[in-house]
Amino acid sequence: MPVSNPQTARGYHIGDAARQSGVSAPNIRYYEKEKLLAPMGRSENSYRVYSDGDVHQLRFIRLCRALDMSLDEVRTLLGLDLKIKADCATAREALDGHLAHVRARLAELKALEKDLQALRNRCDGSNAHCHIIEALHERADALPLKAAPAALRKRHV
Amino acid sequence: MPVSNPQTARGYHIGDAARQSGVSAPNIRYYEKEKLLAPMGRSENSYRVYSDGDVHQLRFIRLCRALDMSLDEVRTLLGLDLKIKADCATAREALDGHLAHVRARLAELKALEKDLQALRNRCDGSNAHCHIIEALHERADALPLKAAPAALRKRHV
DNA sequence: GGAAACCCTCAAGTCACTCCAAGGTCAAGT
DNA sequence: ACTTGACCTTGGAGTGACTTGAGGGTTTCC
Repeated sequence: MPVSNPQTARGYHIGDAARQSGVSAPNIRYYEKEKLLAPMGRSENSYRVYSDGDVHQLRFIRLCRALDMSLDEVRTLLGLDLKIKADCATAREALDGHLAHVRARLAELKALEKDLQALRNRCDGSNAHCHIIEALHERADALPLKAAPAALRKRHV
Repeated sequence: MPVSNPQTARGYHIGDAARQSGVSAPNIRYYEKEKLLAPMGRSENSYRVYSDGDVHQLRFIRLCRALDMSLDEVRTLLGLDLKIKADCATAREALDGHLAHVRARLAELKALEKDLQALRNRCDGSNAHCHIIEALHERADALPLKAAPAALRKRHV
């Protein structure tokens, strides 16, 4: 039930906006609080009212999140005007930076997979016995102190 | 400066344990609070005292974290006895489950990289203009509502 | 005796949300 | 007229695996 006549400018309640954008209602409120959306207009009962443009913006944010960007990166992108050359450069930089993040994480995960697979293979499946726990402890003792694990635990990507 | 004579059983302060294990001192305290380590013995000044065994356990935890396991998974592994057959099966299961996580995330990231690369390629590098922002907005409108992005945002892997 | 380098505890911040409680509003059905 | 249920509102707490900070005590070196 759109708030006003579809003939004129549309206005949706938060549930409609959620359905049309794929972003949950609490999440939409969260984005507003985090200033990824301007504060919404309200109807008389103080319900938020969304336009088609707002819904588009929500979809845009959701796309960026699906591309695993941080809200900060999305905020940057949202402030850009595609007609301005400098903004275009900013967009390129943002994407390049993000791509680098993804690739680094990808490399890490590939190494991880290999490692885990090797560990898993030490168990032959026979009921005799497997050496997984043993191997884990051996490796703990052989772990280099500085090198490898420092790079983990990135918040996104 | 080990707390007691190296000839006998060693005892380290938290800073030594941190240096030997590669786990930061606050992080060690955190692990103790989270019961991945038993509560440490204290010296007279109430400083925590660590044994070589404790340092080994810290390294073990760090290895598991480097393999991107959750603290819950690590807790499981720490409770296992490598001489017990049932525990061995548990270790296998834990590793298999974790491997599946890693592989799923890997597949996602690969798709992501392709996607981002395609987006990035829309900018030809010439100063004329690029279409990244434009493309992002176009894609936002074409985004399917249900399918793709739901699977994102996993806490680990 | 004074400064650096340790150690302690407890609390709050991080990120991107989700969930909960307590309440107001609205349309449909009995 | 009343109830049911589906909405909407706000604010606050919880998640995971930490990190950072405040505010203080101790120990060691010069």
